[in-house]
Amino acid sequence: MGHFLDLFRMKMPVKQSDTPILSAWETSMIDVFVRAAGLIGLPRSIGEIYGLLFCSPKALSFDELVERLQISKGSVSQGLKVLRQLGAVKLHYVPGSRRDHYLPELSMKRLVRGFIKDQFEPHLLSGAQRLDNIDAFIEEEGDEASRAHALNRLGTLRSWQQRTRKLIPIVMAVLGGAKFFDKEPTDEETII
Amino acid sequence: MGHFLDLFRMKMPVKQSDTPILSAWETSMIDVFVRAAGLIGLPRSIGEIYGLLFCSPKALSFDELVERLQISKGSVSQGLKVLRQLGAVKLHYVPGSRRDHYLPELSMKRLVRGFIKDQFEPHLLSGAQRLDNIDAFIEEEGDEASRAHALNRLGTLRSWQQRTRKLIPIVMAVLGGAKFFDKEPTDEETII
DNA sequence: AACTTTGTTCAAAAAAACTTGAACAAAATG
DNA sequence: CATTTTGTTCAAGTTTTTTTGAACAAAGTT
Repeated sequence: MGHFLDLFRMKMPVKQSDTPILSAWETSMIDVFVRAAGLIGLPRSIGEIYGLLFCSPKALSFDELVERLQISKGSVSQGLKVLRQLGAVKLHYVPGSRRDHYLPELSMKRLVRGFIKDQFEPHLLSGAQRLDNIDAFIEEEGDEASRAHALNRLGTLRSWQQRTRKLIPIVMAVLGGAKFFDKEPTDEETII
Repeated sequence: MGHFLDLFRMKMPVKQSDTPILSAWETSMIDVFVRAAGLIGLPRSIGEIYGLLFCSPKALSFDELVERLQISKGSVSQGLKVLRQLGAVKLHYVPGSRRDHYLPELSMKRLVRGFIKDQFEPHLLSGAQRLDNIDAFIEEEGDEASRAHALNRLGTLRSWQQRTRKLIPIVMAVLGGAKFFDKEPTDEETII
């Protein structure tokens, strides 16, 4: 059993600003985002940051994120960088404050689009190039039979790529009713 | 400059069976799969194993995978376990051999279904449970305004979950023309 | 039954990914 | 212009994930 003075040694978030620590519901909602982040290959810290913004009724500053999540400035800085790049958070100007404040993107469609554009499309693009290179290598193959087989498999791969491409606009359409490219964000509604 | 006897120390794949090493096109095609594996959060070795099977004109045995990919038995064993579980490879009986032989699943639709069933659905399921827990926590929230806001966000999250659920059958349909659940694999055609 | 072949398991080693914090840059303030 | 505030960068530390290989189990052979 622990000594009662252990209270003083306990590593426990210390209230420093006017928006301290996390409530139970916030903690578990953030947990949901941490898991979701893991699922799509993003680090925990990014899930935490987006999660806290998602919970918050108002835009949060860099410092508030550091304080309430109890993670380093470095993590927050890098995390926000990625989230900005994904379009998952937006800078929000707060009058009378020099600090950057952030709001979460709440439209699932835009979140998905950001993710696809940033993490998927590049691979699809470079992928197409790679398949062409393979095509060239196959020509160097010795006997006819293996060349034929190799080309066959390459064809399969190309069809997979193509189908993935075609899938994306469909997913976007189901998610929100507009086409994938060249759509400027509709401005503030409670479109989720 | 290296001593010429270094040749004897060089770690270099040694031909031991009748199907040695990898050709140029195989190497780069395997590379494509290694990248794809990374994209969906699977380790390199799994990409390599599936990739080599995908390249091969015939079923390959455990040993052939170890030899040609130059990776450990442990990696191959664990990798095949995961691939089997995903339905990405199938055991293939070869008369006159005691060894297990494997063939790759070549239907994109089945590959995607396996991945979703194994890696996504579980999270969606447990996710629903988690949201209900959050609901309970929110009730403990002090003031009315924050409770309202919290419930609002929870609602958003629920709608995201639901939309994800609805998306899956649509994706499967686009990929192959049949519904997601309760569909027995159509037997051998060259359906890709 | 002893031996061989085939494949799995799991603890330890290696590699990769993530986080931290101190040094730094940029811009606002006095 | 010196100082403070705010945020970024990056090398080093930490944690997590992946790979390895030796020991083991299961099943087939002689």
